[in-house]
Amino acid sequence: MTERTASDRLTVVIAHQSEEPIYEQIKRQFRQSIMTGLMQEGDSLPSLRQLAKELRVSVVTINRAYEDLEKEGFIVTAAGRGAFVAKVSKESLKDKKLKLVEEKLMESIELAESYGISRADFIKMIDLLFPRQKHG
Amino acid sequence: MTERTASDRLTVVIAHQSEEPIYEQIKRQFRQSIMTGLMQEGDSLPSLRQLAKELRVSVVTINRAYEDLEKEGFIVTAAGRGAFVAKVSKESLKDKKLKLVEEKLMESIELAESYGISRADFIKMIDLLFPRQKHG
Amino acid sequence: MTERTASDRLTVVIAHQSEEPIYEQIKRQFRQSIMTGLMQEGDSLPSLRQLAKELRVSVVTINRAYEDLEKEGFIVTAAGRGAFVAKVSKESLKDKKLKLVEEKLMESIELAESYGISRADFIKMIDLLFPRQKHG
Amino acid sequence: MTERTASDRLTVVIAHQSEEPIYEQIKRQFRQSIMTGLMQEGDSLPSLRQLAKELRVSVVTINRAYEDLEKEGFIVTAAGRGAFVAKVSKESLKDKKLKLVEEKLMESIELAESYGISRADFIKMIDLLFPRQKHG
DNA sequence: GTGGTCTAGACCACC
DNA sequence: GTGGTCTAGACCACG
Repeated sequence: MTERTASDRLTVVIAHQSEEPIYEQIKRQFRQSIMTGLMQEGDSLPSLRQLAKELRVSVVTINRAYEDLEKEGFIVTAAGRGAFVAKVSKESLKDKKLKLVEEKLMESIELAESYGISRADFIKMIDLLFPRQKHG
Repeated sequence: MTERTASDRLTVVIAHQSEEPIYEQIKRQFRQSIMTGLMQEGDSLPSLRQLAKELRVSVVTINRAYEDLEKEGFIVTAAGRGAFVAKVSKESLKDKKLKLVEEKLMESIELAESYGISRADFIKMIDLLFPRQKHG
Repeated sequence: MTERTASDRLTVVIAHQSEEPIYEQIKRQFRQSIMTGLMQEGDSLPSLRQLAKELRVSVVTINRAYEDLEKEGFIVTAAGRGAFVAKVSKESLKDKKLKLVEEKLMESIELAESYGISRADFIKMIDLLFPRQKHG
Repeated sequence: MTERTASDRLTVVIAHQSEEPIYEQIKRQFRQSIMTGLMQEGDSLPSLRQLAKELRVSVVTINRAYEDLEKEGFIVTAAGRGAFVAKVSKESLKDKKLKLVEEKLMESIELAESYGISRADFIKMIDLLFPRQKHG
């Protein structure tokens, strides 16, 4: 094999009883793996059938996830060859991360504001909720 | 009229194309109104049929929203008389608010962590995003 | 019925033997109808099952077409209500049209250039191929 | 070597992620080279195995491309000797070029018509898009 | 072997 | 009734 394969490090987990559609769970986990650098440009993704078998879901479900990820620019698929992590510039990657976190954060800020929770109290909440880095 | 009615101030808005179910949109907006004090104990809610007509949705949908709000303790319904904002202690109200904000906030913290965004950078984001109070 | 329905004017045609996937044929024809103004904002599209039955294809195939059209911003779908032509500003509509035609045209220009066909000869071809408007 | 070989000037490029099949990409690029005169009658094409190695694709894929090109009359293959550019009369060559450009052009004309873009506006687009010849 | 497309039939929440 | 999701099994072109 001349290509890195993600199979070893890869652990996709499915919750069948979740509200979140299975294909969304898969998309989210691959996105995460790529954005955290766990999977890198050129790495191969599991084949449709292989992953479908592993996760015990339909091939169509995996296909849908891969298709969406390709449209989002995270992977490229080549018929007859497989699916691979696409090239994403580090710049745009960092932008994507910050944008996603900002969006989520903005939701909670808006909620806090509508409830009349003060800036200071809100920051205090973070102080309690956000874990401090561990020291070596 | 011997009862305060919320109809004047009340503006429920429906987005048919949203993913959020219509009855959830309605519930959320009433909850918000009650928690922010816009609607207060004893205020009457619009009748099922009136609101259904206004929002151009089915009576069944409004009924489902009212039923849920009653189960959550935000309103009480009296057959033949209508629905009214229930008594909610200030204590439990504040608890509910904090809990909701905490939940939302926790989501963004988890996201930030998974992307390796530091505590300091996260707090900086809030500094930028959370508007400062206006001076008198 | 308070909503315009597209059923009367609507004629989607499927070529099963074509190379173009069925869902692409459907997408293309609806896009066309919307961009030419045949279908307008708020008009309802046929229901998944109804159109599937009419065209004798699977519901999934129609669903895929509608999904894609929604992502492209041509229609909005609301679970339990149906699919409707989305609001598209006349400005952006004209931009879309011009952009699409420009893209196609650019392909033929590039081909002509690589074959050493002159500007003048190319324009002559259009003179022959593009039908003149009929006179009243 | 007694025969001109195209290997030096030749640069076939493969896009694995393209929708266009690899063998079609190869065919298209050889056709182009022959029609533009870059490759001429009698020039040798790379051997199956050599090109397959260079492009990192299967020999079967290259073979299919060469077979098709032979059917189209662009090359001749001689078992054990290799593949060579065939004799193509200037007349038939020019015809082929014009036919290909016409086909592409017709597509954009049909698109423009369906969008109600006028003859005049279409010709204006070409005026803008088709680069003028450079002056000596 | 691979991905791309399609089918028929099913279940769900929502209206 | 509606759209949204999922399944199992199939055929195709491509490598």
